[in-house]
Amino acid sequence: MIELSTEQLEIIQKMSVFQVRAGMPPTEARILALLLVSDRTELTFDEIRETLSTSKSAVSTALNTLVLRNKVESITIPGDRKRYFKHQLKNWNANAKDGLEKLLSVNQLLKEILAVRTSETEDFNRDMRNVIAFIDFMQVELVQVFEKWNNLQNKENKENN
Amino acid sequence: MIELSTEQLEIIQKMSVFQVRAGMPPTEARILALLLVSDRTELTFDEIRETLSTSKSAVSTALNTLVLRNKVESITIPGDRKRYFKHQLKNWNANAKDGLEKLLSVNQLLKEILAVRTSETEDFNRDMRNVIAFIDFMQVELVQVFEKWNNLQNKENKENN
DNA sequence: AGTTTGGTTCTTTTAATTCAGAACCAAAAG
DNA sequence: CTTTTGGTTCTGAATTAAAAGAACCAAACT
Repeated sequence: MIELSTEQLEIIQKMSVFQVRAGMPPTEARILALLLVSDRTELTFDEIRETLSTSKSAVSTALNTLVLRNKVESITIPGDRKRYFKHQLKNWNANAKDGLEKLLSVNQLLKEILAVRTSETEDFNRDMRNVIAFIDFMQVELVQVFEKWNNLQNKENKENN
Repeated sequence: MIELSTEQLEIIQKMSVFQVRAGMPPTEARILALLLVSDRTELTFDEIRETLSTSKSAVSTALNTLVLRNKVESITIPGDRKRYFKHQLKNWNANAKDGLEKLLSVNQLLKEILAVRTSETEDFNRDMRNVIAFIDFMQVELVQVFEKWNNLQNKENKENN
């Protein structure tokens, strides 16, 4: 059982509300938030269960999907039977990229729609071509933004060697 | 009642599945998709209801939230009591920006968490500062990308005058 | 004034998520 | 080989979200 300050509890609350609004199931959200605020960054299954006072089944399924989605990593220490769970901060970047790309993939469908549309509605079709062009543009630009970030990181690393 | 080809029906299906996965309620998603594929771009309440064969109440609430969220505009033609509903393609850009900004607003919470974290876990905290820096970076870059797009649009408009 | 049209709002029903509790299971320990 | 540990999996049960149906209402038409 992890001891948490009032502040820590409040943040878990706020953070999980935020994530639930974004579509994440409550238990997953609370586990992620706990792993972000907890003083120890690697918690066992039972520590999580006790601290959040939920059932084993809920924790089990939530952790498994979190691991599957690369939000959490599970660590095993040799000679210790329990698994330890840790927030995958390192993957935030990549997850964000994947998420954005999924959002932008709607463009495929928009192009299909445009191909099927009557040519009678020229104004509407122009607007649609414009949306499509915008999303294509975003796709290219986002790749560049991610590259730019990676370059900045590499530079920083070199400087610190 | 709007007549739809098999192709149009299939696209409505695919598009609404896509949007529902992204968290949109089914009726809203199907209305939006219908307004994208339909040969007429402005449909009445009853045309939508009949074509999607759902209840008045479902259509009413869905349309109202879509209008509220600037996804659909409602047009009234003088001398015609019905309202006509049209997909707000023009707002796609702005809606995308709002959506992204909401996503990035998680950074506020991450900063709060970092402020409360123990200093014992230096590796973890560094990763967290890195995520925060990344989101801050994205925020700045996204604004620039949107500006760049607007500039491109303005240029094009001038050229076409 | 009465009726029809074009919806809205409230209540009920249905369906889908989410969680808990118990049974279960494999690996390790005794 | 029996027991304990560290979970997983399989039912329900409870909550929540979505849709239907019916009652309602205001504006326009007769």
